[in-house]
Amino acid sequence: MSEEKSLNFIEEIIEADLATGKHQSITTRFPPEPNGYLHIGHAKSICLNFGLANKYGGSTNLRFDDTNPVTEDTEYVESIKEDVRWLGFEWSKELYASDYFDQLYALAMQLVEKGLAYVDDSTSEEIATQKGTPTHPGTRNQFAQRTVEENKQLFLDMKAGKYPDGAKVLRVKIDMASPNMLLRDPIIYRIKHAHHHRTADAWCVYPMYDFAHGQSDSIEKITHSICTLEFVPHRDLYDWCINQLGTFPSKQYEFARLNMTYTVMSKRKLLQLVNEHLVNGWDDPRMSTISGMRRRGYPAAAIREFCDRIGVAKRENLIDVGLLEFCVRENLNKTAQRRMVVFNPLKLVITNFDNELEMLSSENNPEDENGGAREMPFCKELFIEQEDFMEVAPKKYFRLAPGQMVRLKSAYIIKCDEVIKDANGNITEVHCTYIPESRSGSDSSGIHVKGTLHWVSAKHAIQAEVRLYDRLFKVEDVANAEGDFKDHINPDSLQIISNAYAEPALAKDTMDQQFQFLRKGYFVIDKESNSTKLVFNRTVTLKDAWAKEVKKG
RNA sequence: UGCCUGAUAGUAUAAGGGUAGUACAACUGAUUUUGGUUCAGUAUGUCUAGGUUCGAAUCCUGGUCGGGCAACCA
Repeated sequence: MSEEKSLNFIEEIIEADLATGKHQSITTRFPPEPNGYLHIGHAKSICLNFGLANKYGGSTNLRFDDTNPVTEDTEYVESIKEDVRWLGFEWSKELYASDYFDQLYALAMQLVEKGLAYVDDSTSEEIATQKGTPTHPGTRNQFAQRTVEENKQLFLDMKAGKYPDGAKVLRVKIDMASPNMLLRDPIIYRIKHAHHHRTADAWCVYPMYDFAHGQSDSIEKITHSICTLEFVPHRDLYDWCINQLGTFPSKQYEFARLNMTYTVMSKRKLLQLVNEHLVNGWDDPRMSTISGMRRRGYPAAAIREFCDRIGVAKRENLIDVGLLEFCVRENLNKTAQRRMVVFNPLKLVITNFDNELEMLSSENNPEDENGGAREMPFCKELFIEQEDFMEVAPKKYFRLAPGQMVRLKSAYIIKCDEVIKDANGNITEVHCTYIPESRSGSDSSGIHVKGTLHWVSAKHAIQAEVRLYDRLFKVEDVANAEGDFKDHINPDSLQIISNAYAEPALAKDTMDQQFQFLRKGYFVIDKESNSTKLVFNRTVTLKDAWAKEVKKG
């Protein structure tokens, strides 16, 4: 055996279940409610559920927990399917809790017939007060005394639409004094005369999560029902329903949900960002949504790797977004095509270069021997980055400065001779001479320089818009920061450079291709890009040791 | 005041009575035609007080701190 990776606690449970023969194979499920877009937290759950089934030879269902018609929509169903597929997973069955409405209703009726459920006419306020508090027991009301026959008829009438919303609920009779508040006769059915995105107006009673989820698991013979920690107190009720109904004994296991620095993960907050136009839609590249990350250029494989690295445990956590960025860089470094793009141009004139044009070859990816190369036009007039030139250079500045030499990547070593300024003293051009023997690949100059700059030919460069993204929030732990989360939004999370100068090869490149703009970061073409206007999103920056040095002072 | 749950470097996550390890982050240095990549190295940790034991991150007891629980949401 090769070295074994240690198991997380769920894998241990599964291996034990398989070893004892409790289960021959496993079945998991990913059960989103279609009321919003998926985010990176869901990715953790998706990777866990599908990953477990893949690892142990089982299967995973995609089940939409669509028991609340007022919040749900097919738009979300479609986006969720797209996101799961994009992440690289295939579900064995596409299912809906709404598919089970008949069965669920019949199961609830069984509870009624066993005298374990009753129809309650109380208002929600009355029910709430009768529940007591965590330290004081609740009290049962007179409706709990109704006979089985009476309850049967009432539950039938609820389904038949005889009552308005809120008039009656079906409650399960457990224990009004239970220390677990969820066992104090929880509601399992409520009346909602609402249009459901799949069952339309067929139903006016809908099951509550606690009843529908566990029984849906049972119907699908889910062996390991994996959810997040906030459902721990629900497990007693989950088991109670299964035991009373004698349905398939699915078991619920809970892990800690993902929290990440500098972002928000709750559907409510994400929805607010979208609705209040603080971002440009669910797929805004700054969003923690899967669709946002996809648009930003995060590879699915990098997200999977991230989910793998963060682990699965039961303690609250706040993962450094830097780990996600590391996974993205690690993936892209090996795959991204290298290109040169100048964001803030400074004209550079090579005074001793008299050819009209010279084509130079530059490798597409130094990490990939078979990556090939492309040709880049080299001329007398070039653009380099403004920040790559300083008239008065500090120590350890390896870039261009009067009298200093640098290499132009894949081209020649140049020396800065003269700085040209306008009447206001602003630098307009830098004049250099090049060393003809220093050509990349056939350098016989014997000169060694410390800095290498990216560049484009002024005459041949094409224009592009470049969108630079930074973290959406200024504070690490947004959910626990003081005040409203929107107070912490980073006002500089999007910077648009509308006139960047790109090497001509980029005009021929296509959607979905990932690039590394040399010394600038990883980029991907945005969906708003077209033949007349190229638009790139910065996926992530490169690590920048020099920026760190400058910061230290 | 009750119940449930958790606690290992800065952040995560292993070690299941026997050397506290790994990754990211940080810091040094080497290599480099990307201040990228790669490589080598450094520093930093078992919440606390007792107990059991030859030996405790691990088992026991008490405490401390964090999270959750009283939606006709999921």
